[in-house]
Amino acid sequence: MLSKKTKYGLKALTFLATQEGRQPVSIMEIAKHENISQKFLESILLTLRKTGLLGSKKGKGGGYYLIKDPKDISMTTVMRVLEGPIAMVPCVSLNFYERCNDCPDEASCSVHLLMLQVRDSTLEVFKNNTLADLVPSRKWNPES
Amino acid sequence: MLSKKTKYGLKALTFLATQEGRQPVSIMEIAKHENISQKFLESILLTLRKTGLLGSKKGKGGGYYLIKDPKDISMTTVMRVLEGPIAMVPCVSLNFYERCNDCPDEASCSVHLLMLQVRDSTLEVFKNNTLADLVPSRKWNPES
DNA sequence: TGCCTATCCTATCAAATCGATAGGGTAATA
DNA sequence: TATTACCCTATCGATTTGATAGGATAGGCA
Repeated sequence: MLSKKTKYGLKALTFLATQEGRQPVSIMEIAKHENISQKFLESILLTLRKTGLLGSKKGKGGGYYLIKDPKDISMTTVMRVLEGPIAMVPCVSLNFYERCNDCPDEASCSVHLLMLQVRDSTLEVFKNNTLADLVPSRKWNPES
Repeated sequence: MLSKKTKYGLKALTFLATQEGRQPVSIMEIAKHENISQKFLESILLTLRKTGLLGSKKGKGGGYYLIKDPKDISMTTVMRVLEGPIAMVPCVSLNFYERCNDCPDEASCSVHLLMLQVRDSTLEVFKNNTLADLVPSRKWNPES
């Protein structure tokens, strides 16, 4: 199950991607537009900034903004930052590998074999999607 | 993250698939062979039986056994029974669909769009794998 | 300078889930 | 009839999740 953290993070990023220019957007504005708890969103945006996906500006007129072009932001990166490991099992994870203590041999483990395929196919999807691909339509009516 | 329930269930099914004939295998035997908590495994096997994936026999010499041929048991079925929805978000689930209360329009939702692709690719993997495919070293069939 | 604004940061909390365990009931077999 | 092994329910500690509170800090502006 996708966590709300990831869900909200993706929505926030997408919303920022629709903004013309790189004008900072306040937490409150994003939260209202996406129907997200403001305080919860605050912590999410904070981690996105810390991992270099967002920039921020304090004080009046401040907020968050994208640092890079949406088409240069891979879903692989975003998902790893927000959701953590892409693999469903640590023993098939590329970035968060961990051995199973109950499994004597990975090579002959049925779970390992199956989850390896799932990881690869999921990774393929994330590799083929950038933030730009998630933005519905460029000429979007902001008033709807 | 894959639950241990699913992990153990898959291992148990795989183990049963390696058994010649359809002789019942006791919970204890499976638990020992796969390093699984016996009591926890018990509840898992129970749900597998209730959903028609396993048969059981009581009394001395009893245990669990596969009802169908491993190659006729699709991972799609197994995963839905053990893990639940394959989709990461209810709004893209085929069998457990549920609307998002915070999302005004699915068609223009970035999360929806991305998770739809993930669901399809994951489903593709499960469709292409039967229990027979997970059994490690039976005389392997080069095709498929 | 002094005030407003909005990010920054830490702590806390209720609810849900997970993995595991306990303990007895019931049916089948020898 | 005694033993075996599945059947079923209840509970429990630990962890995670989603959300909230409250203040610290720094930038903008008059």
